[in-house]
Amino acid sequence: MLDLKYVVNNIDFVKSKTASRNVDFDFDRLLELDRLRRGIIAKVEELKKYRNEVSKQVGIYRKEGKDISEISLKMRSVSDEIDSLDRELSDVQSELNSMLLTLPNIIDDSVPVGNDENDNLEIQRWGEIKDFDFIPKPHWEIAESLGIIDFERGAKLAKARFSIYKGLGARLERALINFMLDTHIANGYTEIIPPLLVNSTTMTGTGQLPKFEEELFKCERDELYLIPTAEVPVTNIYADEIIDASILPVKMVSYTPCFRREAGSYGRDVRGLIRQHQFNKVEIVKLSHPDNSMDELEKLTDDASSILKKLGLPYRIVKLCSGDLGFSSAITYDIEVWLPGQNCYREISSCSNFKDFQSRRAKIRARDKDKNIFFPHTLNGSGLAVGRTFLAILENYQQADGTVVVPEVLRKYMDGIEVIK
RNA sequence: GGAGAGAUGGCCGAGUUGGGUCGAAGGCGCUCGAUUGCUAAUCGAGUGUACCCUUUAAAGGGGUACCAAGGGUUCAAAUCCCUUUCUCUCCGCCA
Repeated sequence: MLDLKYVVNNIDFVKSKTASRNVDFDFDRLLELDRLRRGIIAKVEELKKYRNEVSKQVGIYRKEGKDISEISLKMRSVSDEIDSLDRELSDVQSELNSMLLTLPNIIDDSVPVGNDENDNLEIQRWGEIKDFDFIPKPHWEIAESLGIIDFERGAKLAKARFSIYKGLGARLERALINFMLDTHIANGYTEIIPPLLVNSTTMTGTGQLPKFEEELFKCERDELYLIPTAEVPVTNIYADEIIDASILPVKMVSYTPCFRREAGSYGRDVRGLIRQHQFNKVEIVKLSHPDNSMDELEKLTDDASSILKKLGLPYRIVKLCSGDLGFSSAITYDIEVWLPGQNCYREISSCSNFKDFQSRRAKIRARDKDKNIFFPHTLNGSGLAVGRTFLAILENYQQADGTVVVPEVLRKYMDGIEVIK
């Protein structure tokens, strides 16, 4: 959420930034509501001041035994007026608020302007793309023939886009999770195991609600949502609090399953593990002082990509353009891993700086030595999407006979197994 | 799931019987100052958040709201009534 005062005072700037996302927004209505709001507040607060003064006086009169029926009658109408103004105010405020909640973050100046993913800017490539002396298969073929993933029975148990990891498949997935967690913990991140179901306030804090409700699995009976990423519970840990600025930067890492409805992507990535309703992810989250959040983003992106380096998986980093940027993000680097089976790069991590957009929504504040209160910047990135890392290993480490070599760093997590066969 | 108790400022804890001068006693903590070889102790002052108005570089000043959340009664609610949430105790069930 943007600061209303900031929007009002910098309306042209905010308008142009919002336009570069290709987002329509009724700024005139917003300004009108703000004018209304201030007008009502001025009126109603003056009346309340008057009422408070009189009520105080009434207390004294009553002790003195004076008749207060006339004052009571008069003040009743004042209170009625206050009531109706309060109602008006809350209407205006709730409309204003719901508008603000659907206004996307201001994109950072360094973000290239563009319409869609084709305008994203590649800024780095790492690793050598292997030259196979056979035609590399897509991971779903490898996985099925090795018997380590069962897509059909997964769909039987739940529905399409759910699958079963089996035997060394499950083992490899678990090895990846532990390898990633251990690596990040060694880099100073604190491990978190959060709730996997959260309430709507928490979902609103990070920006999933109100705009993207159709993307979430919801437990109606209990008014709880399954998390689409650990970002949601972990970022909100300090929601509605004022933390001591000396603990910044807060660095957290969390492995969780993630749940996404994937509404609107029915035809896409129907095969394989790329787009599942349930998948595992290790997420890294930071709360940073605003002054160095951009440096923290660079470090966070390094921390995420270091996993791919250690696994020996080729990747590139792209900077998302304005039109491709997520709703809450000010700047995002996508890390894309090379998939020889599909002959393309696919997103495996998304590292973003949300600046004060989420902290303002979630009311995460910090207080420095001089007692100044400010909104810390929030950042996060996948470190990494485990399912996609799994399939990247299958495709990059496949051999002509259909077996898959286990990357060196994972072997100690797999009882020394060198090849999945 | 059944029965009962509770929720007050960073923390502890009064106030709720009998509504009024209560942003809220007292203590602890913290900050600043004094004293002091250092530390400790002692003494003094200060110490919530959000928003509105004013002034504005900032500070300052004036005001409104907030005693779990929402609603109601009343001239007036921390205090009375209703609903919800959460916590604790006992019973039942359970990984």
